[in-house]
Amino acid sequence: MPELPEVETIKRGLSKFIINKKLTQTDILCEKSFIGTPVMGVVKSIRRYGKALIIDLSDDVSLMIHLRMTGQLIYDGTTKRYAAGHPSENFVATLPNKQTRVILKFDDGGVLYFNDQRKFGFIKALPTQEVENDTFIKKLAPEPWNMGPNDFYERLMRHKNSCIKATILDQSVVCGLGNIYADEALFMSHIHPERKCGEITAKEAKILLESARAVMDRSIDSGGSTMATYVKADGTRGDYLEKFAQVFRREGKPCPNCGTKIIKIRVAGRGTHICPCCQKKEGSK
DNA sequence: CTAGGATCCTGTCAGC
DNA sequence: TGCTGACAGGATCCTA
Repeated sequence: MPELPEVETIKRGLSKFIINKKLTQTDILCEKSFIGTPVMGVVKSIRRYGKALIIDLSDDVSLMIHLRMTGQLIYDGTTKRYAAGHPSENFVATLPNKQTRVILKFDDGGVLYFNDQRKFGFIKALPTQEVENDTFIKKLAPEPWNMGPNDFYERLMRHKNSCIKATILDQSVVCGLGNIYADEALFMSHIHPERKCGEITAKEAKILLESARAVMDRSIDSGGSTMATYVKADGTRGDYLEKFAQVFRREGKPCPNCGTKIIKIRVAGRGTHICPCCQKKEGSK
């Protein structure tokens, strides 16, 4: 669920609160959600690899966090709360709650809650030097900003028979896109999600790459699609879906380009939103 | 090697 | 009201 912009938002927010704070206690409420042995130490840095967040502690240990579909990180300080991840009422709910899986406690009284309804996400403790050798991290392709259009096009051509949407969701092809930004980037590029990669032209690939950067840039600028704010009773959602999403979850509503009703289809096993007029299977010009 | 589908898990919502 | 199946902002594993 949380895609690259959301994780980047979490990274920026958390950095303000827990750098130089000491992690002193870990409460594991769900065994499946924590891999390895709990660790303690002072937070030295926070990094992000695609959708994975890394918290580096003193003594060369790190925590790797992946939110997968429904993970949330909610930091509760003594005076403020900062939350990002899967959008839900949990952002403002009493904590811990039914979906809280792991609780990290810091020496200044701050508490970081890891909530995850579906238990697909996890926190993993590992030596810092092993982070880059982690099988998930190792497989990640560069992010759209760090990849040239030719490189992107060549990567797509390695999957000629796969549909374009499935391919750009593959983190080993390009890293960071998830279901929302894949739909948005394809819409912005006027590319139908079911087209085979083999039919995509180099020019279209370049436009798609630029679109992916643009939709995620805009989301990061607005604090992620979910939410990143100091808690107020109302702000349970971020701005992106409401302000910027052109097609995602807008089925039945008019396309901002042409007014045609947006439809929802199924591609690569995922709900997919398109404008049937702007995104033709036959490609165009 | 690629491609497609099932699977992990809990909760919600539409349709009987 | 109560049940049932579909589906969900992700990634892996299994099969062909």
